[in-house]
Amino acid sequence: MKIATWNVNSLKVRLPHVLDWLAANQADVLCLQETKTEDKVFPYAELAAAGYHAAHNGQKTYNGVAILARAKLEDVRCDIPDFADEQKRVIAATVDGVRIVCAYMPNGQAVGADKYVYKLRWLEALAASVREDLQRWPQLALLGDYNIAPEDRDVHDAAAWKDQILCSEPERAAFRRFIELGLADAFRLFAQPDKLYSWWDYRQMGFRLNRGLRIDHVLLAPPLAAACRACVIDKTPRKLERPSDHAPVMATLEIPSA
DNA sequence: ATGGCTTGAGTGTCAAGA
Repeated sequence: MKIATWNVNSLKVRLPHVLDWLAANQADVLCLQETKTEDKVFPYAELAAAGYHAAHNGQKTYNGVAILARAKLEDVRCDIPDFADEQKRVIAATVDGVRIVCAYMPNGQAVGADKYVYKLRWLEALAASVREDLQRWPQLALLGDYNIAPEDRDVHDAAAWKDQILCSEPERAAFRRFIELGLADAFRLFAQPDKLYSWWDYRQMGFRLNRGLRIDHVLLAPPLAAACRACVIDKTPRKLERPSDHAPVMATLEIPSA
């Protein structure tokens, strides 16, 4: 079973890239962030034609998350339970017995800003809900755009980014809280090349110069971590015309898929 | 230099991203 996450920065613009990527990679599950679209115009038909069921939690202009899957999506749930939030950032579903939680975590704008306070509150609420979910679904995966680079080695220039947004210690502590719940960063289960990132700024030739951050992650509960055989960041779509600024991240699990 | 792209909104030019 192959499960992946990709911040597409507008599904309307990126649908051709998504369809091409699915055809090339045969993912069983793909979590999308920043669809930036409403449910009524979500491309269910195009995805169905490509062999994918879909569940979407969207809104106009900003945010928006979706889960695409070859198998049926069961127990679909939108948002964080008991957490008031206008922003559509979470959708979860069970696929082939695996609980998939797809999250677009807040950016935070700048350390100390109102949006930063919201980010930390939001991360706390998500962690509480994941803690609950793990009781019911031991086979859980939390995938998405975390907007957190967990360690200095996940940052192209750690000195420049020190204590900046996406890299600040409170954000990294929030990331570690998911690890403390028993989840494993699938990427770090394996030897990886240095300087491999999942996001690069559109400006200043960020991608060409590999000025990136690793902020998109696949976290796996123990039974899934034990079954994980690979985790890769695919830079291929970032080289296309009009790319998303993020690359997809995909983990391969040695469990049967439908 | 708080700049530099890209998107969505909407038809000016701004908010937001990371």
